[in-house]
Amino acid sequence: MRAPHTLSKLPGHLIRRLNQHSTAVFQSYLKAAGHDITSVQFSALETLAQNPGLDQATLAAQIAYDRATIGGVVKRLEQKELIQRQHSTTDRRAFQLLLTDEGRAVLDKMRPIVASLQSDILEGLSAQERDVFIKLMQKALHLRPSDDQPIQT
Amino acid sequence: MRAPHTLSKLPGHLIRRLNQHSTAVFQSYLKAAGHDITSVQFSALETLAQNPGLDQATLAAQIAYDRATIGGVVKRLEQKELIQRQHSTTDRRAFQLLLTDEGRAVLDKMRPIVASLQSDILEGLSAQERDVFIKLMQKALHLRPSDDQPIQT
DNA sequence: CCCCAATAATATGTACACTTACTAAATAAC
DNA sequence: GTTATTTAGTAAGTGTACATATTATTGGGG
Repeated sequence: MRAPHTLSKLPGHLIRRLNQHSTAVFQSYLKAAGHDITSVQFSALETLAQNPGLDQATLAAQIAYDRATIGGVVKRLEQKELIQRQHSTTDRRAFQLLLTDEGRAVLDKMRPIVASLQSDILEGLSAQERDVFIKLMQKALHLRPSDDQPIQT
Repeated sequence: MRAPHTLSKLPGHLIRRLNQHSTAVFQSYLKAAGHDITSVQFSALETLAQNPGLDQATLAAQIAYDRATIGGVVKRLEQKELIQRQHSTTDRRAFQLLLTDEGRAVLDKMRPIVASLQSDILEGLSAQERDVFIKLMQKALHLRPSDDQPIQT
């Protein structure tokens, strides 16, 4: 007889484990290629490449990070000299975030790696299943594919 | 024209956001019902209810937690007096983990809440889509529904 | 023009998550 | 049966993630 209460049917539990797997795959690929960067840091970097000069709050909103969390992410990217912060000329509370030349170079090297590891995150699924899965995730999050287009500030 | 590199198509990014959403839903339901417990703590508690006397390492393996992380989770559950630790009689390195009466009572109250919030995590999907989604997650994780059955120690 | 609510960033505190390193104990190897 | 390897748990360090509070600044309303 099965136990009546089991975790492996619960979306919450499965999502957590999937996230765990996903970040592990990301780390192993990037580390193998000699990069010391997290998936969180990559997303921030990519978003800044597409939207140069964003401030931290807008960056956080773009990729659905917590406003308090983004501070640490930005600090680490700045310490690695992949981005630079400069005081906004129009709002003295805000910083403008820009990629450094190094940041652009590193990002160019990482992009194909990140693209290639995505299929490995879902290696248990066929190509068709992956498509369905991605569409279901987007729908569950109420996202349209256009939701992370560049924005104006 | 679309930006060539976008995040909302990447499984890794979508999974992270889904996990974020999932834990937020969990927290809000449990907090609203007056419980101060995380989804991680709930999973540990539920697993211990089904497998009384587990040691920390086996518990961690059961729910795919890190061995170093489980220590803190167990400590917090013990501080809340929901579980108790006692030295194993057969292995002096290990602790046996058991629910307290309070732990069982709290778990009984939380179960229906946790069951009800699962559909809210995927409220953007229809019932059929949820089924498909859950099956795809299980497949991606190489899980069978039987994978978290009670085990012997 | 001044007050005041909203906002950008930081600080603090709690809770994962995982790595590496360590101690102690169990077990396998010889 | 002593040694070598594994294993259980902890500790320290880094990196998210989020709630709450604080500071500086902005922009709107009277």
